[in-house]
Amino acid sequence: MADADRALREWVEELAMLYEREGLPRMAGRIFGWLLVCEPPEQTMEQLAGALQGSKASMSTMTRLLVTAGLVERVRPPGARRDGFRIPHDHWTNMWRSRTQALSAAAAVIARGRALVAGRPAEARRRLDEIHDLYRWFEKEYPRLLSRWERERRPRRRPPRVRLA
Amino acid sequence: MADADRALREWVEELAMLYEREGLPRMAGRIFGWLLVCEPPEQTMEQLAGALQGSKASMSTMTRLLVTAGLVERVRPPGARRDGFRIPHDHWTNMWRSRTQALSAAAAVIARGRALVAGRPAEARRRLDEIHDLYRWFEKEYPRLLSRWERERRPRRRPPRVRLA
DNA sequence: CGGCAAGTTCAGTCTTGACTGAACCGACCG
DNA sequence: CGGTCGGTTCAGTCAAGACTGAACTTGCCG
Repeated sequence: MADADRALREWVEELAMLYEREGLPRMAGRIFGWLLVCEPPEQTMEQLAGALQGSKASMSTMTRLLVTAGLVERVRPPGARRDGFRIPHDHWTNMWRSRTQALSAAAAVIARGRALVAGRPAEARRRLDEIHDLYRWFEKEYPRLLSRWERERRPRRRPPRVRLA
Repeated sequence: MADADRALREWVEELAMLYEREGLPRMAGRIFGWLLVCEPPEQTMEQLAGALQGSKASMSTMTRLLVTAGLVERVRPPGARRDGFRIPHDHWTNMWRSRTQALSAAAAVIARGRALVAGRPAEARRRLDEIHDLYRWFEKEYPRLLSRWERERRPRRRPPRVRLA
Protein backbone atom coordinates (compact mmCIF):
# COMPACT_ATOMS: atom_id res chain seq x y z
CA MET A 1 0.00 0.00 0.00
CA ALA A 2 2.75 2.40 0.96
CA ASP A 3 4.45 1.29 -2.20
CA ALA A 4 1.41 1.97 -4.30
CA ASP A 5 1.18 5.34 -2.64
CA ARG A 6 4.75 6.21 -3.40
CA ALA A 7 4.29 5.18 -7.01
CA LEU A 8 1.26 7.41 -7.22
CA ARG A 9 3.11 10.44 -5.82
CA GLU A 10 5.85 9.92 -8.32
CA TRP A 11 3.36 9.70 -11.10
CA VAL A 12 1.73 12.93 -9.98
CA GLU A 13 5.10 14.63 -10.02
CA GLU A 14 5.74 13.34 -13.49
CA LEU A 15 2.45 14.65 -14.76
CA ALA A 16 3.14 17.98 -13.11
CA MET A 17 6.42 18.28 -14.95
CA LEU A 18 4.64 17.49 -18.15
CA TYR A 19 2.10 20.25 -17.65
CA GLU A 20 4.85 22.57 -16.53
CA ARG A 21 6.19 22.48 -20.05
CA GLU A 22 2.75 23.64 -21.15
CA GLY A 23 3.09 26.69 -18.96
CA LEU A 24 1.34 25.60 -15.77
CA PRO A 25 3.13 26.21 -12.46
CA ARG A 26 4.45 23.00 -11.03
CA MET A 27 2.08 22.95 -8.08
CA ALA A 28 -0.94 23.51 -10.31
CA GLY A 29 0.07 20.46 -12.30
CA ARG A 30 0.41 18.46 -9.11
CA ILE A 31 -3.06 19.43 -8.00
CA PHE A 32 -4.52 18.48 -11.35
CA GLY A 33 -2.66 15.20 -11.34
CA TRP A 34 -3.64 14.36 -7.81
CA LEU A 35 -7.30 15.10 -8.50
CA LEU A 36 -7.14 12.62 -11.35
CA VAL A 37 -6.23 9.73 -9.07
CA CYS A 38 -7.18 10.64 -5.50
CA GLU A 39 -9.76 8.98 -3.34
CA PRO A 40 -12.34 10.37 -2.90
CA PRO A 41 -12.46 12.37 -6.11
CA GLU A 42 -13.27 15.57 -4.22
CA GLN A 43 -10.51 17.01 -2.09
CA THR A 44 -10.37 19.91 0.30
CA MET A 45 -7.47 22.36 0.35
CA GLU A 46 -6.25 20.76 3.53
CA GLN A 47 -6.18 17.34 1.93
CA LEU A 48 -4.40 18.72 -1.12
CA ALA A 49 -1.84 20.52 1.02
CA GLY A 50 -1.24 17.31 2.93
CA ALA A 51 -0.99 15.03 -0.06
CA LEU A 52 1.20 17.36 -2.09
CA GLN A 53 3.29 18.76 0.77
CA GLY A 54 2.51 22.37 -0.07
CA SER A 55 1.31 25.42 1.76
CA LYS A 56 -2.28 26.54 2.18
CA ALA A 57 -1.36 29.69 0.29
CA SER A 58 -0.14 27.70 -2.66
CA MET A 59 -3.31 25.61 -2.73
CA SER A 60 -5.46 28.71 -2.67
CA THR A 61 -3.59 30.39 -5.51
CA MET A 62 -3.24 27.34 -7.70
CA THR A 63 -6.76 26.00 -7.28
CA ARG A 64 -7.97 29.46 -8.25
CA LEU A 65 -5.78 29.35 -11.32
CA LEU A 66 -7.02 25.92 -12.29
CA VAL A 67 -10.62 26.85 -11.71
CA THR A 68 -10.43 29.93 -13.92
CA ALA A 69 -8.70 27.80 -16.53
CA GLY A 70 -11.61 25.38 -16.27
CA LEU A 71 -9.39 22.41 -15.46
CA VAL A 72 -10.77 22.00 -11.96
CA GLU A 73 -14.07 22.87 -10.36
CA ARG A 74 -14.82 24.09 -6.90
CA VAL A 75 -17.80 22.42 -5.25
CA ARG A 76 -19.35 22.88 -1.83
CA PRO A 77 -21.96 20.32 -0.88
CA PRO A 78 -24.89 22.06 0.85
CA GLY A 79 -24.20 22.40 4.54
CA ALA A 80 -20.51 21.62 4.26
CA ARG A 81 -17.97 23.93 5.89
CA ARG A 82 -15.27 23.80 3.29
CA ASP A 83 -14.80 23.84 -0.43
CA GLY A 84 -13.95 20.75 -2.37
CA PHE A 85 -12.14 20.49 -5.67
CA ARG A 86 -12.48 17.94 -8.41
CA ILE A 87 -11.94 17.34 -12.09
CA PRO A 88 -14.94 18.55 -14.08
CA HIS A 89 -16.38 16.30 -16.76
CA ASP A 90 -15.72 18.81 -19.48
CA HIS A 91 -12.18 19.68 -18.43
CA TRP A 92 -10.88 18.61 -21.81
CA THR A 93 -13.21 21.13 -23.46
CA ASN A 94 -11.41 23.89 -21.62
CA MET A 95 -7.90 22.64 -22.30
CA TRP A 96 -8.98 22.72 -25.84
CA ARG A 97 -10.49 26.14 -25.72
CA SER A 98 -7.38 27.71 -24.28
CA ARG A 99 -5.29 26.00 -26.92
CA THR A 100 -7.55 27.40 -29.61
CA GLN A 101 -7.30 30.88 -28.15
CA ALA A 102 -3.53 30.68 -28.13
CA LEU A 103 -3.65 29.70 -31.76
CA SER A 104 -5.86 32.63 -32.66
CA ALA A 105 -3.58 35.00 -30.81
CA ALA A 106 -0.60 33.66 -32.71
CA ALA A 107 -2.43 33.88 -36.02
CA ALA A 108 -3.28 37.49 -35.29
CA VAL A 109 0.31 38.46 -34.52
CA ILE A 110 1.53 36.78 -37.67
CA ALA A 111 -1.11 38.53 -39.72
CA ARG A 112 0.18 41.85 -38.37
CA GLY A 113 3.68 40.91 -39.39
CA ARG A 114 2.42 40.13 -42.85
CA ALA A 115 0.95 43.58 -43.09
CA LEU A 116 4.28 45.08 -42.03
CA VAL A 117 6.21 43.51 -44.89
CA ALA A 118 3.50 44.10 -47.46
CA GLY A 119 5.68 46.51 -49.44
CA ARG A 120 8.65 44.16 -49.65
CA PRO A 121 9.78 42.05 -52.60
CA ALA A 122 7.93 38.82 -53.23
CA GLU A 123 10.56 36.62 -51.65
CA ALA A 124 10.37 38.44 -48.34
CA ARG A 125 6.62 38.10 -48.25
CA ARG A 126 6.70 34.44 -49.11
CA ARG A 127 8.23 33.50 -45.76
CA LEU A 128 5.49 35.15 -43.81
CA ASP A 129 2.75 34.04 -46.16
CA GLU A 130 3.71 30.45 -45.63
CA ILE A 131 3.58 30.50 -41.86
CA HIS A 132 0.52 32.71 -41.97
CA ASP A 133 -1.34 30.18 -44.07
CA LEU A 134 -0.30 27.50 -41.66
CA TYR A 135 -1.68 29.25 -38.60
CA ARG A 136 -4.84 30.27 -40.36
CA TRP A 137 -5.46 26.73 -41.44
CA PHE A 138 -4.99 25.41 -37.94
CA GLU A 139 -7.14 28.07 -36.47
CA LYS A 140 -9.89 26.80 -38.71
CA GLU A 141 -9.26 23.06 -38.32
CA TYR A 142 -8.79 22.93 -34.57
CA PRO A 143 -12.40 23.61 -33.69
CA ARG A 144 -13.50 21.12 -36.30
CA LEU A 145 -11.37 18.50 -34.66
CA LEU A 146 -13.01 19.40 -31.38
CA SER A 147 -16.51 18.89 -32.67
CA ARG A 148 -15.52 15.60 -34.20
CA TRP A 149 -14.22 14.38 -30.88
CA GLU A 150 -17.36 15.59 -29.21
CA ARG A 151 -19.51 13.75 -31.71
CA GLU A 152 -17.61 10.46 -31.61
CA ARG A 153 -17.49 10.71 -27.87
CA ARG A 154 -21.08 11.71 -27.12
CA PRO A 155 -22.42 8.31 -26.02
CA ARG A 156 -20.78 8.44 -22.57
CA ARG A 157 -21.83 10.80 -19.83
CA ARG A 158 -22.33 10.11 -16.19
CA PRO A 159 -24.04 12.18 -13.45
CA PRO A 160 -21.86 13.76 -10.73
CA ARG A 161 -22.27 13.12 -7.04
CA VAL A 162 -20.66 15.34 -4.43
CA ARG A 163 -19.41 13.84 -1.22
CA LEU A 164 -16.56 15.25 0.82
CA ALA A 165 -14.67 12.98 3.18
CA MET B 1 12.11 53.88 -43.00
CA ALA B 2 13.31 54.25 -39.43
CA ASP B 3 9.67 54.07 -38.48
CA ALA B 4 9.13 50.91 -40.46
CA ASP B 5 12.21 49.51 -38.82
CA ARG B 6 11.00 50.31 -35.35
CA ALA B 7 7.64 48.74 -36.09
CA LEU B 8 9.41 45.63 -37.28
CA ARG B 9 11.53 45.36 -34.13
CA GLU B 10 8.43 45.69 -32.02
CA TRP B 11 6.73 43.01 -34.02
CA VAL B 12 9.70 40.69 -33.57
CA GLU B 13 9.55 41.25 -29.84
CA GLU B 14 5.87 40.45 -29.86
CA LEU B 15 6.40 37.22 -31.72
CA ALA B 16 9.20 36.32 -29.34
CA MET B 17 6.89 36.72 -26.37
CA LEU B 18 4.37 34.55 -28.10
CA TYR B 19 6.85 31.76 -28.61
CA GLU B 20 8.15 32.24 -25.12
CA ARG B 21 4.82 30.98 -23.85
CA GLU B 22 5.44 27.87 -25.94
CA GLY B 23 8.64 27.27 -24.05
CA LEU B 24 11.25 28.92 -26.27
CA PRO B 25 13.77 31.28 -24.67
CA ARG B 26 13.00 34.85 -25.52
CA MET B 27 16.08 35.35 -27.65
CA ALA B 28 15.37 32.22 -29.66
CA GLY B 29 11.94 33.61 -30.47
CA ARG B 30 13.49 36.89 -31.52
CA ILE B 31 15.87 35.14 -33.87
CA PHE B 32 13.08 33.14 -35.42
CA GLY B 33 10.93 36.25 -35.79
CA TRP B 34 13.72 38.28 -37.27
CA LEU B 35 14.55 35.59 -39.79
CA LEU B 36 10.95 35.70 -40.92
CA VAL B 37 11.16 39.32 -41.97
CA CYS B 38 14.81 40.27 -42.44
CA GLU B 39 16.51 41.29 -45.63
CA PRO B 40 18.29 39.32 -46.96
CA PRO B 41 16.67 36.13 -45.71
CA GLU B 42 20.02 34.69 -44.64
CA GLN B 43 21.70 36.33 -41.68
CA THR B 44 25.05 35.85 -40.04
CA MET B 45 25.45 35.71 -36.29
CA GLU B 46 26.94 39.16 -36.37
CA GLN B 47 23.93 40.54 -38.17
CA LEU B 48 21.59 38.82 -35.78
CA ALA B 49 23.51 40.11 -32.77
CA GLY B 50 23.33 43.60 -34.21
CA ALA B 51 19.68 43.55 -35.15
CA LEU B 52 18.53 41.97 -31.91
CA GLN B 53 20.97 43.70 -29.57
CA GLY B 54 22.26 40.47 -28.09
CA SER B 55 25.62 38.88 -27.43
CA LYS B 56 27.51 36.57 -29.74
CA ALA B 57 27.22 33.91 -27.06
CA SER B 58 23.48 34.16 -27.04
CA MET B 59 23.30 33.91 -30.81
CA SER B 60 25.48 30.84 -30.79
CA THR B 61 23.42 29.06 -28.16
CA MET B 62 20.04 30.01 -29.49
CA THR B 63 20.74 29.36 -33.16
CA ARG B 64 21.98 25.94 -32.10
CA LEU B 65 18.75 25.38 -30.21
CA LEU B 66 16.63 26.48 -33.14
CA VAL B 67 18.61 24.39 -35.58
CA THR B 68 18.23 21.21 -33.55
CA ALA B 69 14.53 22.01 -33.20
CA GLY B 70 14.40 22.30 -36.98
CA LEU B 71 12.99 25.82 -36.92
CA VAL B 72 16.07 27.36 -38.48
CA GLU B 73 18.76 26.04 -40.75
CA ARG B 74 22.44 26.82 -40.87
CA VAL B 75 23.85 27.35 -44.34
CA ARG B 76 27.31 28.21 -45.53
CA PRO B 77 27.62 29.13 -49.18
CA PRO B 78 30.72 27.48 -50.65
CA GLY B 79 33.76 29.65 -50.08
CA ALA B 80 32.09 31.88 -47.51
CA ARG B 81 33.81 32.57 -44.22
CA ARG B 82 30.83 32.55 -41.94
CA ASP B 83 27.64 30.65 -41.33
CA GLY B 84 24.29 32.01 -42.32
CA PHE B 85 20.90 31.22 -40.82
CA ARG B 86 17.50 31.19 -42.39
CA ILE B 87 14.02 29.77 -42.08
CA PRO B 88 13.83 26.37 -43.75
CA HIS B 89 10.94 25.66 -46.06
CA ASP B 90 9.71 22.80 -43.97
CA HIS B 91 10.00 24.57 -40.62
CA TRP B 92 6.30 24.00 -40.00
CA THR B 93 6.86 20.26 -40.38
CA ASN B 94 9.21 20.39 -37.43
CA MET B 95 7.01 22.55 -35.23
CA TRP B 96 4.43 19.97 -35.94
CA ARG B 97 6.64 17.04 -35.21
CA SER B 98 7.70 18.38 -31.83
CA ARG B 99 4.08 19.03 -30.96
CA THR B 100 3.22 15.47 -31.88
CA GLN B 101 6.07 14.13 -29.80
CA ALA B 102 4.92 16.14 -26.80
CA LEU B 103 1.48 14.65 -27.26
CA SER B 104 2.83 11.14 -27.37
CA ALA B 105 4.88 11.74 -24.26
CA ALA B 106 1.81 12.99 -22.46
CA ALA B 107 -0.27 10.06 -23.66
CA ALA B 108 2.38 7.69 -22.37
CA VAL B 109 2.46 9.25 -18.91
CA ILE B 110 -1.29 9.16 -18.66
CA ALA B 111 -1.33 5.54 -19.73
CA ARG B 112 1.07 4.76 -16.91
CA GLY B 113 -1.23 6.50 -14.47
CA ARG B 114 -4.10 4.43 -15.76
CA ALA B 115 -2.14 1.31 -15.01
CA LEU B 116 -1.46 2.54 -11.48
CA VAL B 117 -5.14 2.90 -10.59
CA ALA B 118 -6.18 -0.29 -12.35
CA GLY B 119 -7.20 -1.94 -9.09
CA ARG B 120 -9.39 0.93 -7.95
CA PRO B 121 -13.20 1.19 -8.03
CA ALA B 122 -14.79 2.04 -11.34
CA GLU B 123 -15.34 5.69 -10.49
CA ALA B 124 -11.68 6.28 -9.85
CA ARG B 125 -10.71 4.72 -13.11
CA ARG B 126 -13.27 6.66 -15.07
CA ARG B 127 -11.44 9.96 -14.54
CA LEU B 128 -8.23 8.65 -15.99
CA ASP B 129 -9.94 6.71 -18.72
CA GLU B 130 -11.57 9.83 -19.97
CA ILE B 131 -8.43 11.90 -20.27
CA HIS B 132 -6.56 8.88 -21.54
CA ASP B 133 -9.02 8.44 -24.38
CA LEU B 134 -8.67 12.10 -25.17
CA TYR B 135 -4.92 12.00 -25.49
CA ARG B 136 -4.96 8.79 -27.44
CA TRP B 137 -7.42 10.22 -29.86
CA PHE B 138 -5.33 13.30 -30.42
CA GLU B 139 -2.21 11.32 -30.77
CA LYS B 140 -3.90 9.54 -33.62
CA GLU B 141 -5.61 12.52 -35.24
CA TYR B 142 -2.73 14.98 -35.14
CA PRO B 143 -0.64 13.24 -37.77
CA ARG B 144 -3.72 12.86 -39.93
CA LEU B 145 -4.24 16.58 -39.74
CA LEU B 146 -0.63 17.02 -40.79
CA SER B 147 -0.98 14.91 -43.87
CA ARG B 148 -4.13 16.70 -44.83
CA TRP B 149 -2.33 20.04 -44.64
CA GLU B 150 0.51 18.62 -46.63
CA ARG B 151 -1.86 17.37 -49.29
CA GLU B 152 -3.91 20.55 -49.58
CA ARG B 153 -0.72 22.55 -49.58
CA ARG B 154 1.40 20.50 -51.97
CA PRO B 155 1.11 22.72 -55.07
CA ARG B 156 3.62 25.33 -53.80
CA ARG B 157 7.31 24.70 -53.49
CA ARG B 158 10.18 26.93 -54.50
CA PRO B 159 13.91 26.20 -54.86
CA PRO B 160 16.31 27.78 -52.32
CA ARG B 161 19.13 30.12 -53.21
CA VAL B 162 21.90 30.97 -50.80
CA ARG B 163 23.44 34.41 -50.82
CA LEU B 164 24.98 36.06 -47.81
CA ALA B 165 25.23 39.83 -47.70
C1' DC C 1 54.41 28.65 -38.43
C1' DG C 2 51.94 33.23 -36.49
C1' DG C 3 47.82 35.48 -36.23
C1' DC C 4 43.25 36.58 -37.12
C1' DA C 5 38.34 35.58 -37.57
C1' DA C 6 34.26 32.65 -36.50
C1' DG C 7 32.17 30.03 -33.33
C1' DT C 8 31.71 27.57 -28.85
C1' DT C 9 31.86 27.17 -23.96
C1' DC C 10 32.02 28.56 -19.23
C1' DA C 11 31.57 31.05 -14.96
C1' DG C 12 29.03 34.72 -13.11
C1' DT C 13 25.04 38.11 -12.92
C1' DC C 14 20.43 39.29 -12.87
C1' DT C 15 15.49 38.70 -13.59
C1' DT C 16 11.46 36.16 -13.08
C1' DG C 17 8.16 33.88 -10.73
C1' DA C 18 6.91 29.81 -7.78
C1' DC C 19 6.28 29.04 -3.19
C1' DT C 20 6.02 30.06 1.84
C1' DG C 21 4.68 32.05 6.58
C1' DA C 22 2.09 35.19 8.56
C1' DA C 23 -1.20 38.68 8.67
C1' DC C 24 -5.76 39.52 7.30
C1' DC C 25 -10.95 38.97 6.07
C1' DG C 26 -15.51 37.06 6.48
C1' DA C 27 -18.84 33.68 7.80
C1' DC C 28 -20.78 30.81 10.88
C1' DC C 29 -21.67 29.06 15.78
C1' DG C 30 -21.76 29.27 20.49
C1' DC D 1 -21.25 39.79 20.16
C1' DG D 2 -16.44 36.95 20.59
C1' DG D 3 -14.08 32.98 18.81
C1' DT D 4 -12.83 29.81 15.50
C1' DC D 5 -12.36 27.99 11.04
C1' DG D 6 -11.79 28.34 6.02
C1' DG D 7 -9.87 31.02 2.64
C1' DT D 8 -7.32 34.97 0.58
C1' DT D 9 -3.57 38.17 0.19
C1' DC D 10 0.96 40.03 0.79
C1' DA D 11 5.82 40.64 1.54
C1' DG D 12 9.86 38.02 1.40
C1' DT D 13 12.84 33.99 0.03
C1' DC D 14 14.75 31.04 -3.13
C1' DA D 15 15.82 28.55 -7.35
C1' DA D 16 15.87 28.26 -12.33
C1' DG D 17 17.57 29.72 -16.30
C1' DA D 18 18.29 33.48 -19.79
C1' DC D 19 21.85 36.25 -21.02
C1' DT D 20 26.58 38.25 -20.91
C1' DG D 21 31.83 38.92 -21.19
C1' DA D 22 35.76 36.64 -21.56
C1' DA D 23 38.49 32.71 -22.20
C1' DC D 24 39.11 29.03 -25.32
C1' DT D 25 39.11 26.12 -29.81
C1' DT D 26 39.36 25.59 -34.60
C1' DG D 27 40.33 26.52 -39.19
C1' DC D 28 42.15 29.52 -42.61
C1' DC D 29 45.34 32.70 -44.82
C1' DG D 30 49.54 35.29 -45.17
